Amino acid sequence: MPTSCKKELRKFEKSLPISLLRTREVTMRLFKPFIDDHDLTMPQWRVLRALAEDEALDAKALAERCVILPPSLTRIFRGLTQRGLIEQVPCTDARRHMVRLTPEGLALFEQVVQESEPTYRQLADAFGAERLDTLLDLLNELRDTVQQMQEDGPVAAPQMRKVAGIR
Amino acid sequence: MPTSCKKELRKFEKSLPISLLRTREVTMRLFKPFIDDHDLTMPQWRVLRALAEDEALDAKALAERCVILPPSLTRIFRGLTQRGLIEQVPCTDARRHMVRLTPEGLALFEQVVQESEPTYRQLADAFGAERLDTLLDLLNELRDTVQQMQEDGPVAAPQMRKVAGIR
DNA sequence: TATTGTTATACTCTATAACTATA
DNA sequence: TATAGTTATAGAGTATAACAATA
Repeated sequence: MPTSCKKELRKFEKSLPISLLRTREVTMRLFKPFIDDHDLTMPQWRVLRALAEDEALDAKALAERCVILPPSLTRIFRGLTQRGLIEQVPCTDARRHMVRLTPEGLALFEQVVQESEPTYRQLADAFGAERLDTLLDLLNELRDTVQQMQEDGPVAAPQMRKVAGIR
Repeated sequence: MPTSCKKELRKFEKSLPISLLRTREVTMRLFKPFIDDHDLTMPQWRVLRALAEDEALDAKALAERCVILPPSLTRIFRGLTQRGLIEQVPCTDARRHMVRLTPEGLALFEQVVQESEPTYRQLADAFGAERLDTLLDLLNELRDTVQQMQEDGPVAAPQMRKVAGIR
């Protein structure tokens, strides 16, 4: 490698969005085969996982938790429903599209969890369970911090511009 | 919210790929306006950023660092070249597509960095510069750990299946 | 009138495979 | 023969806007 400089390289590693992306990429690659084996996409898996923990959720909650935009979620609902993995739940508010796992969906979820557990344990051993925990806490706390910043209103310029609708 | 359980919710927060995704999502949303304002996509920005630090890189190195697949990179090269932000560099190995920033590309990079700096400082203040540093270190170390695991060869089943070409 | 979700649309990225050119 | 990159192609996600139904 010709023109690389240690100090400069460090800057790239110090970019938060890029570090998050790259770490997610390798981590995902580690677990993706388990998802692939059951012909699920990652967003589909996130939906199953969220539903496995909360029984029933509406589109809005799922969109936020799984980081999926409403139009994508509509398609994902269709796919998972056709495969009999989720089903709609009647809701007092008829606007809401509430769904839950079917028994088949729950079984599939549990199978994937079981199959991937050895790999997760292997990762925890290699990295250190305690450090992994610290990392997860920091990630979730950073998320809260940034969300707060965004709620508190834009102090810097570009957010304002975005709100103003320029672009 | 009806059927949520604190203990179960925690499990969702303890999923590494999902925490990485959600944290990246809010973080990216914080900085994306600065990129949007210059009509850049996030992958394009990552390429500019990598080149700003290494002068000249080939497609392979950029693909790995920026987490972009070769076909996407080909298109990104086209776009950035047309806009005069990067240019090809002659290389002894004629197979390699080596590129570097043009003066215009460097100027754009520096402008974006300057514009987004206040927001980054705001984030560092709110979260704590030291904790941010710890988080970045943990992220990069986890990436190394996982990469090592993948190089050391698949101990668990699904990677083997993938290597075997089933699916 | 505000909210929830779907539809429509365009663009980009993801992912493979097949191909070309060079080493 | 192996490697680097491009092309081709299919599919999925990203992002907005417009719309329908309900509150």
